[in-house]
Amino acid sequence: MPSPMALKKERSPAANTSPARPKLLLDWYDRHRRRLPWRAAPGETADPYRVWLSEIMLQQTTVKAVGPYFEKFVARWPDVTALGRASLDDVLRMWAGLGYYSRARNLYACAVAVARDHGGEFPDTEEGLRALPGIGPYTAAAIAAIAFDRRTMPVDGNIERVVSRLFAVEEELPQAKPLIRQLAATLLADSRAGDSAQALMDLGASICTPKKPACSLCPLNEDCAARAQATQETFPRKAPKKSGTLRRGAAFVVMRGDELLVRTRPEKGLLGGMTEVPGSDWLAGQDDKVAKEQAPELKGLSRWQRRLGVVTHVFTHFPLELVVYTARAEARTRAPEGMRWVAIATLADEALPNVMRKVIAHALDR
DNA sequence: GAGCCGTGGCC
DNA sequence: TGGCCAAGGCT
Repeated sequence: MPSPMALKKERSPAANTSPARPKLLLDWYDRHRRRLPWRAAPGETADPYRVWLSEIMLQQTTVKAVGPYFEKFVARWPDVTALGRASLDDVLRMWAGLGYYSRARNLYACAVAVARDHGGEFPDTEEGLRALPGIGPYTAAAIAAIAFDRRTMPVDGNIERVVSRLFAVEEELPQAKPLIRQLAATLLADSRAGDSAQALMDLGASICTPKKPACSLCPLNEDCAARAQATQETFPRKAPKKSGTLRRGAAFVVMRGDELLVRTRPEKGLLGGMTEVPGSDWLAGQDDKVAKEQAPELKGLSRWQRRLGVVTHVFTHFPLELVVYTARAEARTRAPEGMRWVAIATLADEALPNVMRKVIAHALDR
């Protein structure tokens, strides 16, 4: 008796790999491609540096959010060698607000490696790219296809959705990844691999959307297995994910005239290397009293005042609730070991993650 | 392999 | 409003 898994696989019409699809896709792309700052004009060669930079920024991040950051980066660092000569701190400051800060560290490490080990030229193979920091299987394939015309199909969340619908893949993610990768490769045209990939991404972004896909406008709607069953929105199949447990903590905002007391977080882990105001640990089930006890000790400090309300923030794997305390320090008060004073006016130049912007805004509010 | 790692926008 | 989602990688 066959296992349930085998039954599911048999039911996926993987054999339906119409050879007409790659051309349908490219024809659609030629008519409807999005114009994006990092994209080469039709027929022009893509700049590997811009492709790489955009791919790193676009990891788990929307096109809209990336736009201004991409422009800032290329204006300041026009090529990978220039970026490699920058300082990590400058890169983190420019990245502040985009999230997933280990990407910024790997971006910088990658630029240094390309400048030092590859003469300022990106490797032109998936394998070579894959060896660089911050470049995983998806990004390596994307750069290889888009910048170097290698015949490979990168598979991101967008393409997973399109493909799982097109073939009505019943297997759940992430187990279905190998099957989806295999099916996605059948959509590759004989040439213009990069355009095949970007066509699928554009299709996923504008037509084959997570909610209410516009199937009537889709160039592949004729033989989409999910549409034939009217089950488009149920793909891709995936197990529901559990939300994290609420953590609580306290943040301490100390003013010395027009200056604010800050410190730098440890290199690794959550918000690694970013700037923060001093605070307690962030723990599940911690009460305000315990958190308050972790306030920094300074001489000449006025009484702590608790701000009304809390600052809430939701990270990928847990929600956070911070109570905010404020105090004033006398002029010339020394910053404790590992901390420093920064002028409020120059706060915008700090590598401040958004949760800290919220805390400071809450503390300074009126 | 599964958990960790930000943020903003959407309905 | 809260859960989901976005051109994933690292450990």
